[in-house]
Amino acid sequence: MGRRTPHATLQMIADETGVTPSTVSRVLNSASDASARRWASAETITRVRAAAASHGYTPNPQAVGLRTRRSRLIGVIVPRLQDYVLATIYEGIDEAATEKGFATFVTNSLDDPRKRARATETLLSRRVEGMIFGDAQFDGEFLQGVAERGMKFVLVSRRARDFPSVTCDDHLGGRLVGEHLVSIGRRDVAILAGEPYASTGLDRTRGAIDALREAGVDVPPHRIVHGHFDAQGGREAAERILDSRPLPDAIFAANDFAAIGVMGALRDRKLSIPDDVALVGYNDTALAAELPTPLTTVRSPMHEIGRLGLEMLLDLLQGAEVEPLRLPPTLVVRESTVSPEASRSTGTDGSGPSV
Amino acid sequence: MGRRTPHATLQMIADETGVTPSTVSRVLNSASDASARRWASAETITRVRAAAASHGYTPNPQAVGLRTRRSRLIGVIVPRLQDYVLATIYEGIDEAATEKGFATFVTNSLDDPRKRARATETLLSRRVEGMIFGDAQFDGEFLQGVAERGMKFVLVSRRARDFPSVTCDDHLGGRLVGEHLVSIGRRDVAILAGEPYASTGLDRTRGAIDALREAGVDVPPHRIVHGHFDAQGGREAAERILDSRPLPDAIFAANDFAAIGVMGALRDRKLSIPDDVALVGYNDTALAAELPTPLTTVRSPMHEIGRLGLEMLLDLLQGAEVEPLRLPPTLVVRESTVSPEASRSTGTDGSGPSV
DNA sequence: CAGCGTTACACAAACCTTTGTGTACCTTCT
DNA sequence: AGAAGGTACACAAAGGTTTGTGTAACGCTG
Repeated sequence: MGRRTPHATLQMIADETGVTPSTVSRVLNSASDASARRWASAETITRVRAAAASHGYTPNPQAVGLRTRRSRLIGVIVPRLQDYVLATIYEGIDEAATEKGFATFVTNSLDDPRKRARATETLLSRRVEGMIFGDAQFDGEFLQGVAERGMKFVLVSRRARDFPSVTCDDHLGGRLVGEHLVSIGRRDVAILAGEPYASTGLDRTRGAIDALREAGVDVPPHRIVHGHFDAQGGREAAERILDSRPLPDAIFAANDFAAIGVMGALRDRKLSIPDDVALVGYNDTALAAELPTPLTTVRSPMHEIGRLGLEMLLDLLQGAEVEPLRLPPTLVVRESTVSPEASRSTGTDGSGPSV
Repeated sequence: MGRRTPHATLQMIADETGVTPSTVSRVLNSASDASARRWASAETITRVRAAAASHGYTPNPQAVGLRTRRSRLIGVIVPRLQDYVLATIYEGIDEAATEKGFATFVTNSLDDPRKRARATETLLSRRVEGMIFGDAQFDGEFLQGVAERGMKFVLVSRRARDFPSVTCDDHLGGRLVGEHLVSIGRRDVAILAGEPYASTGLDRTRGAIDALREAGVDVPPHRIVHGHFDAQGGREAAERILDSRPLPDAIFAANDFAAIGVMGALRDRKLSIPDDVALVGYNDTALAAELPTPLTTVRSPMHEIGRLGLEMLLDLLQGAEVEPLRLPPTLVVRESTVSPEASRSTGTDGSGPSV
């Protein structure tokens, strides 16, 4: 283990064991003892392995990349890593990448087209083998350009056109919320739909509207408001809704952080949750269960989306055909829609998933 | 711009312009026209530049790295990217790195020594030029080993021993909280100190205790409880505090998310904020101002910590001597310690920084 | 016109791997 | 004994870049 900063090379090990670098390479790259025997005697194998281990040899990735023309590097672009949801998805990506022997570069685009383009160029210049976008715009125009340049990629979190993607089934998630709100007797639902260019908010909104319509509840356009998926965005959007009469009896914020902002706006107006207004979020963030008023929300498999996104990309790189993947969400009912007493009578404990 | 997947090489440009790759390299690597003239005629320079641009040439980083023995790669290890604070710091790191032409790898250690060690090995095998640790344990044992292997690094967020670090002046931050609590008449303060191995919580706690002691307020050991810096950890710690009598009249959660958990625990017990218990967080997370009860907290320059951390590392790589850096925090007073009426009478608006 | 200094390049080596091909030696068989 | 085949290697090239050194051609000076 006596390694110093200058890394060991095949040449050093070769000199030490009295063979050539090529033999060392073949021995070290053989998966099993048996396959190594194709290239060297049992005794040589042992000596080479020992020398490599004693130097803590690891192949120089730049030399390997140069020779094999493969970098084992993946580029990831997200709107913002500060966002819990994207951070969690990225954790899944990185975890899977590490397992598969890949490394990832991740950067924010802040949903700014110019930053996104610049970041993409930087990643291409770093010779990534594939990319994962968490910041897809629904129109998919930019992505079309990337595809035409022959770069393989998959989308996570948000989908666009028919590009390979791994997302939560947001339409279904929206439906679960709509059905739940109907089941607790709410008939006037306002929806915080998020950014108008993100499939997440659009699909969740559409799903809720569909479920409500089927139950005979109409959601007029003025009940749908767009804004950022964060606490401040949620507060602002909620204020716009609460400034007009009549007040809705439920608000579906298609994101937990936006829902927290809504909570603030409701408190400012002395409106109680859930008695005056029922509140539902989305994603089942770590915070949701611990808020002063625990938040009813939709659990989405964020970590899994990241993992599967990376695996899909690897399949793609192997030349496989892939289909967009939509993972099923679960509704988690808590006190922001069902008060503790009611919850007790229906047997929901307010912390675990249900339905 | 007619680029296809196979990237252009110096050789291609050389063939096209009728010179050798070495000339192309020197021309393209010259910062100015003037310095390029050292190597080629004005006309050649123009032709080479044009050819390079038309192919969208970018040097192959693996080949450059192999030749120059520099990777322009930095490794970053954080406890968890899901954590807003660390994600923000990492954003600062990445932003500065990109500006300086470096790229970063980032991974979670989850504060698990084995994961940390594995992640470090992986980064070393990727030939990073330096590392940034956001997950330093206060004892600094592991870091000592890294230093002995000759790898340069800087710490961010948490400090340890005398290793180069960029942190918030957490002791001062704690003092600000202690002084504030005294100024609003609180005399029995409980502190959520976070992990016992993280300098952040330790310093913040110590700072608060020092300020309180100077004002004649003693904080007995049973008022200090450790736990995770997240909502669930905060709730659990708060419950331990609130289960014993007498109740404290203030809680300082050395982290905003822990403070949110405390809010939940307080509500469960029908205790009001700030009348029964004043609550203070730390970091001035985006959420703090938007919570149902806006949270008094300490603003720490997280993004800046990341930026300066990277710059310090670059200095270190240049062979400079560096001193640990502690950036000053600011107290932000909101309704969780001062009710709106009181706040109005003292002229604090509850959103901006003060003191 | 010999000699010298510039200019504008070319040449070649090195960085570390991987991998196709060549080969000396040994064993075994006929 | 000679051929055939296997074993255990060595040799060399290539991948794209950077950089030290070599050099032909030219202009100028004395």
